[in-house]
Amino acid sequence: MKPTASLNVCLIEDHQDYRRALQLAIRNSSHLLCDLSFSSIEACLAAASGRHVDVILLDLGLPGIHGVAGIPQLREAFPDAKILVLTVYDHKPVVLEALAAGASGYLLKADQIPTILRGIDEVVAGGAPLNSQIARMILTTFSAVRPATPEIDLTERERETLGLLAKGFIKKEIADQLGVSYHTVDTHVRNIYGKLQVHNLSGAVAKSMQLGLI
Amino acid sequence: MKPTASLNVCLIEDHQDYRRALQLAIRNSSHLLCDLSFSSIEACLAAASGRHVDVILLDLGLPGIHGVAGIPQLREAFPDAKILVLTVYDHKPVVLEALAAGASGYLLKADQIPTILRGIDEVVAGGAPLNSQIARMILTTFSAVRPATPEIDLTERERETLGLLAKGFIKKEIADQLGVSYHTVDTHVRNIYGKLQVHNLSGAVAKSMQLGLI
DNA sequence: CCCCCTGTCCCGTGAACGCGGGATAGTCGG
DNA sequence: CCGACTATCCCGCGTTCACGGGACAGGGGG
Repeated sequence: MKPTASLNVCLIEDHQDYRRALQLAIRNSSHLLCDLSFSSIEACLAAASGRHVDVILLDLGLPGIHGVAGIPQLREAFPDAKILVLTVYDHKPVVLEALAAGASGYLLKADQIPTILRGIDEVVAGGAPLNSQIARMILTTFSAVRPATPEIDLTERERETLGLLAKGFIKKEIADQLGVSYHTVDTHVRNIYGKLQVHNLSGAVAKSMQLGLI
Repeated sequence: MKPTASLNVCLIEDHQDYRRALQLAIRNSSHLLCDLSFSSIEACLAAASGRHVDVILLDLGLPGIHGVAGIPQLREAFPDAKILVLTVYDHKPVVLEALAAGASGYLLKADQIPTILRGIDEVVAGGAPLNSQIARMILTTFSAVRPATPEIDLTERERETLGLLAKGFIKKEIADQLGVSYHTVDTHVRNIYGKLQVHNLSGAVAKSMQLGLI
């Protein structure tokens, strides 16, 4: 699960002691590099634009641009970098705004250093490392919104088919991948239409994604 | 952050080897107890009802009652226990159902033992330990966050077209609604394909929903 | 035991789609 | 003013889709 090449980590954190401790810990990891460390977003943008960065560890309570407002700017300056928030703020609006602005993970300074290092790897691997208190907040926030789905159960084959359709494969390609004939895939799709009460592929894909089926 | 008293952990897992390894690891933690370990939900309900349990580590792929269906029953039998799912299933519907049914956390068997032990403490502390891939799935499902997207801007007409496609209308119907010819709609759609880098309707609808474009 | 239901598989046909090609009008900057 | 660009519009052909129709194996209930 460990990445093969070294990862460039950029630190933005105004508390010197904490920043240095973190930088030291990151440098002690064999696969992590941390040459870039700043005490404000402005300093980071000024000094590091154009540099290749894999992960930005971002504090939110900064002098100058506040972290949440800086996330879009960082994303523009470092389009390939994942932004991992690391802060003391655990208030819901801040968390939701940061994630909506494009943060890929949200850790708290209460988390231990190894957890943070693991978070760096997880975010690179496409995950969204969340402090468990933050995760609970998000779950409760959205559990209120989540509509009780009226139990649509697709068969395994139908789910598989739907997943491949959503990836943009056409029926013939799906038939080859599943090792069945085009007609079989076609029938699966038609059964899906019945269950989702739609009558074409666009509708099926849209509805299944809305319902969280795939 | 460590709990003061010992915590009772109950294991429900049908793979003997994994269950024993986990039980051993839990017992090696100074503050955790694990006297209760079962290979099915039925066995747990039959043998452990009335016992005090703090955390239930629950596998989902079980003989007999499937894990998700068993969550409400476990919650009734152990109203004070937190249920922490630990499974190999990472399919969205299963995850969402489990969490909606009342699981307080969701870990994968790919997670390491220390992560699981930490999850036990976190769930007791009121957190919701989530595997980071699961966390990402949840975030994207509720589209609170957009995955690092290199600025895809569709024209107003293209967005309109896409929205109607997602509702299941065919191109000709869309043409009528927008008051243009079929060919125009078709061209819009093709331009959308270019911008989203897909080559059919299913892919376009899926991608645009993922990106939160509609 | 047999029937029904479900999941899977197959064929053929007419309608819808994907795409190459081309055209017109409005906008913006040099 | 004119070229570059964008949004909109149109045609035709070959491919893919939607759907009516039919078949067969496995499981559950009468």
